[in-house]
Amino acid sequence: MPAAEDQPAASPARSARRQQTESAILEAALDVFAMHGFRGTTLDQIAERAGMSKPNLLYYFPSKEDVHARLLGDLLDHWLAPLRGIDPGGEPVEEILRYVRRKLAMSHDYPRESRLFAGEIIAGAPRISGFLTDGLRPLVDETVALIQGWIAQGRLAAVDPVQLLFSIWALTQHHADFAAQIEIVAPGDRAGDAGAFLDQMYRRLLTP
Amino acid sequence: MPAAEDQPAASPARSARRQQTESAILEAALDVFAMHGFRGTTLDQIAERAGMSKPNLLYYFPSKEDVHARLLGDLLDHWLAPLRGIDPGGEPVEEILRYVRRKLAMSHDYPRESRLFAGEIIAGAPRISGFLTDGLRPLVDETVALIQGWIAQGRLAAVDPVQLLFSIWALTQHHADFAAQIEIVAPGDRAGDAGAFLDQMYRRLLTP
DNA sequence: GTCTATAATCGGATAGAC
DNA sequence: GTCTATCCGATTATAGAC
Repeated sequence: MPAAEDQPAASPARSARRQQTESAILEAALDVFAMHGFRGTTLDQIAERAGMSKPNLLYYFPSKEDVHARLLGDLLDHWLAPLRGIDPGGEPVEEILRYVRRKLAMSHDYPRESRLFAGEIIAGAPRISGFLTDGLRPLVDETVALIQGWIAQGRLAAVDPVQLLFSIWALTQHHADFAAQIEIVAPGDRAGDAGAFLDQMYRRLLTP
Repeated sequence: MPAAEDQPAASPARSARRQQTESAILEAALDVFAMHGFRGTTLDQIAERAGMSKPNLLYYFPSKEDVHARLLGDLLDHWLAPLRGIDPGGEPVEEILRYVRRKLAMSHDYPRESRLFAGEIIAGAPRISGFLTDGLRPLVDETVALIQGWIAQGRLAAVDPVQLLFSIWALTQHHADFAAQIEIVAPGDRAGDAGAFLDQMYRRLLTP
């Protein structure tokens, strides 16, 4: 198959250039979608921020829906990693604290992705209900069972496991989703403060 | 002044009817604005949900902006009440717990208002930065000072007061803002669970 | 690959009849 | 007060030149 063999090697420059342009578009689109949601975002805004014309943007992505779907897909691929990283063989309190830290780090490093997710949920999760049902929920069920086991063994204080997970999501994502409010009420970098507070809070709550 | 005296009494039915229609519009608008934000919402959606034509809606409110401003104004009028309700003369731990309960009750009873607020913050708080700066921030400063005093007196465990307030906002509003996710991951009414969990969490954190 | 021009539709707001 | 008809700018997407 000479044709198929040539394809990747024949145009490495073009492929790299294409990927670069796509990245620029996705970067710009993430800014706007995260702020205004799918319906509140216009292709003009994305194109201007990406430094190109609207028709040119549509040369790389067939439609507005496609740009959004790509961002959401990339995001969801990484969304569950911290929860999956809880080690059933580890020390319970430390495993939960490690999860909290990883989740907080994700919110700190990818605030726009967090806001994109939040906006989808607030809008009723029309595009990610499948992910929530098939991806998140089974993993939550699994983790809840794990935590219940730890509690039964007396290695973790008796707390509602479902509410525990909700609280971790709320507390970590808040710093990304409500950044605009935080910046006004208490300006300055409070990432360290948040980490220390959550560590203190969950240690007191969970230590048997 | 017979004219001015007549005005209110002369058309009580018309005024009542007008208020009723306005309420129907605001009710419908809250549904849509809370889900899709200002830019993602159309007057057609609001009008249809309110059971009237778009021009008729615009007879009651001059513009889309006015409908939104009215909802936001009504919301912000009540937003700070729970925080203002903290009694400096009360027992510290119980006062904080009472604040948490009131805030949670507000999220439970007015979830759309919570989502409207969240959407504004995610969008960069373009329409409520004045409220955050002039209304919320001074009250936060005041409350932080109060909490620091309680801690200095040894009546409250040593925690970061700013982070404490952020955590309360995050945990209580989460149940309204992320209701769609909660409903999928753990269906059913968990209002009681949430209240018990928060009570347990903050009691352990704050008891000296 | 990138652009200008444009089609087709949507959305906020107005005019004017009833 | 409520409606139909309509204006007009905004928005998604396409056509076609370069």
